[in-house]
Amino acid sequence: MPPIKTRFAPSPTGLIHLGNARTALLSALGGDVFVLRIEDTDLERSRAEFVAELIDDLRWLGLDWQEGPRSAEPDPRWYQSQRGEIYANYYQLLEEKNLAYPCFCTPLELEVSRRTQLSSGRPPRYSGRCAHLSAEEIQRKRDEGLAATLRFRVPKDRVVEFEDEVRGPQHFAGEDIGDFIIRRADGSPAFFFCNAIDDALMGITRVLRGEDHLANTPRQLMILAALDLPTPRYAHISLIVGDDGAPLSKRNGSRSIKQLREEGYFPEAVVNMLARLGHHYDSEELLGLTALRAGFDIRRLGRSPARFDVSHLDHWQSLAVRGANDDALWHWLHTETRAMVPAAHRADFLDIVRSNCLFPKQADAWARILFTDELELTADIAAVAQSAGEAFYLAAIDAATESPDDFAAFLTGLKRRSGAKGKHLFLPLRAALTGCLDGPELAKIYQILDKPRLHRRLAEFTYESE
RNA sequence: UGGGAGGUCGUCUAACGGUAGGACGGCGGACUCUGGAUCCGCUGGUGGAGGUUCGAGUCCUCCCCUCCCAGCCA
Repeated sequence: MPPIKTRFAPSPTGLIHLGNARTALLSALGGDVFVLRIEDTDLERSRAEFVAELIDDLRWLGLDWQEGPRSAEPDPRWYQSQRGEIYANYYQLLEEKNLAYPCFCTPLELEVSRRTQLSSGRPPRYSGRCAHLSAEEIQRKRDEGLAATLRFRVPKDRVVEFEDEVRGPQHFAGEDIGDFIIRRADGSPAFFFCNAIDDALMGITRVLRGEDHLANTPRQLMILAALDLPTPRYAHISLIVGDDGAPLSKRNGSRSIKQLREEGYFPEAVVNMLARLGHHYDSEELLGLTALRAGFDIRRLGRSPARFDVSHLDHWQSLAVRGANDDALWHWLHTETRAMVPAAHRADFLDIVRSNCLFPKQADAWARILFTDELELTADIAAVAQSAGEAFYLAAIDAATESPDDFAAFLTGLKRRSGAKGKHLFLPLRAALTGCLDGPELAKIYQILDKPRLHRRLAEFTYESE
């Protein structure tokens, strides 16, 4: 079997979000050769900085491409904005075959037409007003200085059929499709056109993309057929949706990869979550890219949309944090956090992080509690601490003095002196020492906490104030 | 409105036409001492109505709901 060539073809008009990232990931997993192409045809919205961000994001996720740009430096091999000459040839071919025609309708006219059709219960389609202008009319409009778009003349009598690798056999009737724009009035190529052309020219054999493109596919197949170019197999994957059931977007909770990275998510967590949305893996472990690739099977891709659920992401994050080695975890922490942790307690602290933290921010909070005097108790927490009474803390101080290095002995001493046990023993202690009602094992905290600091915190409750 | 795709526990995901299972969450228990640790358990679902069948999540019909395309966005 020849190698499968897939691609990811983002438009650099914003940051990569979860939905995009999943398309990129599945494309990378689903191809033997993976290509990155930059579709920067929208001159208004495309920005070089987004190309740089996107490359960073993909790299961070661990994706690699065998063909494609390594930098935001425009390159005619992969930047559509640099491929005008290539497209020009194909426009000319289409015009020569009378399969495309100039359209002088203005955006306003088109908008009005669309609304009129829609409000009268008809599907909005291009009217075909410019479909049959004579050469003279076209020339006259050009002489008047009118700018024209180029429209593809859809063969109305044709039925386009193809086999979608995810959704099975498809067929669309040409009569349901209006003539569409393949070149904007400013000369820039439109998506339907250059996207399909480049897939053909770059030898892409499998186009894996969101199902929002499914109904666009017949248009692209028509273009390719008209130009006698090879067609890829298409695989339209279901979209990730938000809580409202609508495709993920900024407004229903989608976050950019950059944002997730900044929050401290591990790429493994993001990748596992994304790969498992709409795809079943036998293993429930955190898998590396190699294992994800080995287990990937396009036939196992689900056809229904999957909802993004943060609790799933956080589950994978939890596994990633637990699985991280000391070095990786240490550098995952904020610089300020690292500065607080004494070298002697580094390993213990990292263990605490593994079982108690999902994000560096939380680790930072624990570092402050354990290694600084910034402890602040809320009224609720202070009340829990105070509920044990002054005698409890006097007993605790004695017990701690007696067994400074042995938590079990300290506990025994404290129980004997105060008579407290279970919740009534641990909760006040935890509250007084950490300012929290939950967290790492008290044994570890007792071990790590500087003795003078420990005594100070216990002493806080030896004078019950008014 | 036309065309297209989809609908299994709250969420993700399994089930040659043959016991609807797993994971996450939630809840509960255990850990002769805390819990956000750990271990264990429980909860809960085939959108609806018919039909075919010994047997239907799966096949057929009708209905309902959701999403996508119908952009000089991609």
